[in-house]
Amino acid sequence: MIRGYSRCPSRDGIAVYARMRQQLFLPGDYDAPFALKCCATLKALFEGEQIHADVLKLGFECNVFVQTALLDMYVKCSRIETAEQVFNNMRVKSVVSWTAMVAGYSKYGLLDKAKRLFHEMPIRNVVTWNALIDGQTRFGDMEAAQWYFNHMPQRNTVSWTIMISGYSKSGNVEKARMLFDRMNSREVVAWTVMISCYVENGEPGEVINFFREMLAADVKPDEVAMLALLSAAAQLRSMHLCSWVENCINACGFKSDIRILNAIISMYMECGSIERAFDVFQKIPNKDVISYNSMITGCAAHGDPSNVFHLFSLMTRANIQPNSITFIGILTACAHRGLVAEGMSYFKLMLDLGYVELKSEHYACMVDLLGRAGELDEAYKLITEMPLKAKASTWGALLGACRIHGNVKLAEMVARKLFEIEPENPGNYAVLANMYAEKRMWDEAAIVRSAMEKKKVFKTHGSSWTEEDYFNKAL
DNA sequence: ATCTAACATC
Repeated sequence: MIRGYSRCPSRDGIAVYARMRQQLFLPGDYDAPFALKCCATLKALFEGEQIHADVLKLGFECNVFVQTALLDMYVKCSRIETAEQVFNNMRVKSVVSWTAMVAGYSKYGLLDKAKRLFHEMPIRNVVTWNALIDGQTRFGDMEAAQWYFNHMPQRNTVSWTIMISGYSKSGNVEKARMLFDRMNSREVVAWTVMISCYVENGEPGEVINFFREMLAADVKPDEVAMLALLSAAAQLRSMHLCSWVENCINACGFKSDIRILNAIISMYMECGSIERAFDVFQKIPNKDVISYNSMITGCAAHGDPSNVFHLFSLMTRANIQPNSITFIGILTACAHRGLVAEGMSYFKLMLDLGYVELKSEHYACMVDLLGRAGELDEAYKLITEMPLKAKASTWGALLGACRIHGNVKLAEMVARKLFEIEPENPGNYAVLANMYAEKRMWDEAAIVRSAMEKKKVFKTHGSSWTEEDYFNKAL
């Protein structure tokens, strides 16, 4: 029973173990590992710790399978140090134990430790290599990843997929596609990675034909592949394509997956159809925080604060806890329309709730809101007193506000900060130079312009894409 | 039996 539950994540697996123990049945060697796997996939640290205690009481502490499952449970629950302790206390270790530890270090970017263990361990299998390479692609560099990939004794589809995903994340679409074409057995995961590669690197137009190729190759899309396709349709902003994707999803029977429905909301919002997004939203029986966030973010982007506030109150009534993204949406809506009082009160509410993770975006919205309203000193105070390091975009919002209100003195201070953080951004130099010019301070304007030339930063031209551009490229 | 790859709200 427990093993069955461990195959598809569910709290019931843990419950079966607990019931067995309540009735004082003695577990065999196989029970704890599967129950711990349930805890690992669910990130149920509390339950995992209880099973850990039970395991010690029952005297399983020397069982390699039990210990390895414990170590993996701690890794999955983000307790890398506890996992390390379990690992160090193991008298007998299997290749799986070593691999789980390498995977844990890789997952948290502890590449030196991962590498040390990798070289120290007596036997390595393909999973070990993959775990190490995955860490390299995420936290190291692609050269290192490629080196290990080239040197591993055998590769499986996971190895190839990790590499494709790595090149995608580093923006190398050509290299990713090259590896994809060289793979011999392409499963749906590899296709999905390629779809997201195009989406994340701003080439959603490539996805249409690519997806057709995938269907032609007789590879059936799953929910995750559809999610990737949905973001491509969202980027393309084509209602025609959105409808087509939605029909595909209906045909596959994925309409009960909340993640899919949430992505459909965002897709229609991106395409400018609040009505269709709202329609999908209303039909979701078990709306979660992401459903509300997608609606709030979408309405905020369309400059519709009254619906944003309405959705927030609906959300509160439905007992769904707002998170940091909810507030980014609300504050964006306020900033967009210059609703200072509302913005301040939601910002205060967020601080009062206490559990919301504060992000620089929250402060950027507030600085923008206060700055545009002419409260430059308030905005400056907020930025200097914020508990996080202000990002360039936050200072940028303040610089923009200085320009609107013609405050050269503050602008100089802010611009100096920006030149430090992002010396390569031509926009900051341009704003300051234009401000001097507006005030007829020609000498100062010239100094900024020459500083710009000296640092070899030039203003780049803006460009935009239309739906036709993408289709022409696809054809 | 226990370890490795993809996705949605910013």
